[in-house]
Amino acid sequence: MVTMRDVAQRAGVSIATVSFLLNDTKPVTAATRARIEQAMLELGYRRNVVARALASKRTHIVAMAYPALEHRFGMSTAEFFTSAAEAARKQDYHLVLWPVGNDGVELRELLGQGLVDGVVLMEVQLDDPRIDVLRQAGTPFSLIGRTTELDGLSHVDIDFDTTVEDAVKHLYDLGHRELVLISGDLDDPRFHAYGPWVRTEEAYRRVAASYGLPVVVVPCSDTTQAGKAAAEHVLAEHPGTTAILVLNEYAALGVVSGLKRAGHDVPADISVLSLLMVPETAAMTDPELTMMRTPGPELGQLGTEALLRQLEGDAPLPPQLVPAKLFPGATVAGPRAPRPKAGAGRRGARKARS
Amino acid sequence: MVTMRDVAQRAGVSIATVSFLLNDTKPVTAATRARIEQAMLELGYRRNVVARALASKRTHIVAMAYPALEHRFGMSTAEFFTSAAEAARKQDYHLVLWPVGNDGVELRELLGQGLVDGVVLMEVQLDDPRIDVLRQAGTPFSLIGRTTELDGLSHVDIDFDTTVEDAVKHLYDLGHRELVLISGDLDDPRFHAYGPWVRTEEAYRRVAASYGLPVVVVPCSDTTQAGKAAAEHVLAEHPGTTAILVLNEYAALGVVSGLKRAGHDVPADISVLSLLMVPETAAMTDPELTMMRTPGPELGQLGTEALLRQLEGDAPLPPQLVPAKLFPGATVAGPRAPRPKAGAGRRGARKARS
DNA sequence: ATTTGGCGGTAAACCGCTTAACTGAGGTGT
DNA sequence: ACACCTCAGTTAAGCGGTTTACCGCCAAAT
Repeated sequence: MVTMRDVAQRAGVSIATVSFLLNDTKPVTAATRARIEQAMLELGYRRNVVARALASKRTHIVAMAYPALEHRFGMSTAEFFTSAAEAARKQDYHLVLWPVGNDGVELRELLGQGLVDGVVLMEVQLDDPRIDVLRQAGTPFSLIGRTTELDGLSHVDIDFDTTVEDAVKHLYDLGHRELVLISGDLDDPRFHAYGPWVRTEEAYRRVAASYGLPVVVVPCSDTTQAGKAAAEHVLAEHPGTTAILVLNEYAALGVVSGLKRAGHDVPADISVLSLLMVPETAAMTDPELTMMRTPGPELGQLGTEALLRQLEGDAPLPPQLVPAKLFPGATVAGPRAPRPKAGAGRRGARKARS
Repeated sequence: MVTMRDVAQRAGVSIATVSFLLNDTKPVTAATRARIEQAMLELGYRRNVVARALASKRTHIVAMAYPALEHRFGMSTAEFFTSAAEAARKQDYHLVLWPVGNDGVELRELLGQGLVDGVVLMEVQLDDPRIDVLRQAGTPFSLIGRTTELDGLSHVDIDFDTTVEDAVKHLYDLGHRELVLISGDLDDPRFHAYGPWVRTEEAYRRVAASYGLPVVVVPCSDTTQAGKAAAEHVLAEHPGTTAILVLNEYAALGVVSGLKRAGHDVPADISVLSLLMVPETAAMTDPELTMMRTPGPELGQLGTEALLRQLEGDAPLPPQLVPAKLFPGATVAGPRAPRPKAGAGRRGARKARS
């Protein structure tokens, strides 16, 4: 292994000078710079990150902590990850994906080792124990997602309010008046405090009410199967429905096939709009899904950015909320029939949560 | 930060002794062991991996190198990753996902830094430049997948021969005689040397021939859209087809919806069997897909195992090929009509590649 | 009783790099 | 002409571990 010492020797300077040049931490004359660079080139020198890390207490590695067990690592997540990794690389950092549990023990493990400079936390819960772990450890971190109380936490998240607002408006403008939201299953212990589900549902209740629409929310877990079942439930319990909004992307696939199987044409009989989805998934249904596209690339990039700013001591990035934007598809159209009496679909609506 | 020195002091021993105890590299009497452990507990000591890495030249971190740009990080991949991570953790190693390019430059970057002890290489190409990089760097590695010539390379892979054999046999036994394989698009430069596609297609040609079946192979890229198109192509060009095997999981979704859209019932009119897929994806189509389940968990575990054996100097794990196993679904049934004259479907079959 | 050797433990030299403190050769201001 | 800066470079002390000698002690062997 060729070390800094070798380079220094060959260039006829001290090893410190090489270090200064490499880190740009002290000026070096053009002449010596040239000699050193020449030497590095000839020797094929690569700085040893481990040694650097030990000496400087900075590894230049940041981890994206992902609760692999609780949440499936789907398309959307992959998007977050790759865009975050790219953003990191641009600033001379490495971003690795680190599978951790939601309780924070593995995270504590990871931090104690002094291996990463900071953490980007994914799938944040409304009250996330991992945050205390990070705080205690004094590790800089940023959140993709957010907790309920975010006193100065550096975070980025989806703007659920705007997303839902835009989605509902789109359907409303087309003439839909009998909407159903197929939301997350908040009774599932893994998800009862899952921000996106809670916030989307809250936003929907608010927005639908503001449009004077009946509020119908059907819980549904995050699988295609569950989506089919939910679709059947909607058809049975809320027959007047003309459009369905679906929160989970996998459920959305099930909703479409559930409707079709029951003999309903999408979108002629009933429209389906998927909130939070990536194009790859949208293409999986037969009439390609109309969706609100998850701003994964933006958020991954911003989340990393927020973290790196802290690490570099730059001015902190203000919290940002990015809405999902409407993305064309073929599962949304105007309602077929003139709207039936409002409120008819109210039967069986889930009681609002506090 | 509490260091080994602190622990040693508190336990009244030398720092070396602590190290010996921690690494189990020299015997320590029960008495001192107890004292040290006590001290570690009280101080909440965590060994610093960076320092350890520098001194021992072993980081206890292994990377799963994934070509994030060339290959989408789908369900199947996620499975490989999580099972590999788990296997690593069991042996006191950390497994991180490292996004790299297929050409090997980023990989070289990663290795030069002495940060990882070894690499698990994913999505191996038949002639993969990354392997040379790893060899040159002298970094231990294992492959999930394999190259054409694997002189002593430690690898695990899917047993494509058995998988295809089993799949074809299943259909044959049900009475199908007019099969089509919707394979990968080997003309796509990203995939022309992609092992799974090449090997599956080869296996299929061999197996189909051995069953005396006409060999029809339709190329198709890895998207749902392409799957739909391929299904239409099959219907148009090979009308006698009674069963379709699909290689790519996303394409498989498209095949089913393509058939249905064209008014064909699955599986009554035509059966669909997906080679290489995970249950989550299979559940996404309406009649749930019958599939050969990708042995992701096994391979992830074995791939890591193979690498760790090298690192620990244990006897190497012999190369292993694991077949995908038939997984129940609802897209395969017996053919509706008695089989028409064999060979009728031969029109338009792709020329065999060398 | 003396030698031998095994064994628990210690001292100290690294591992490759960062960084504070220091040096010494110019250029400046007065 | 002298003290005073500036500025490119150097020296050396760590960073927190691992690991190789080496040491002293006690039991068994001679």
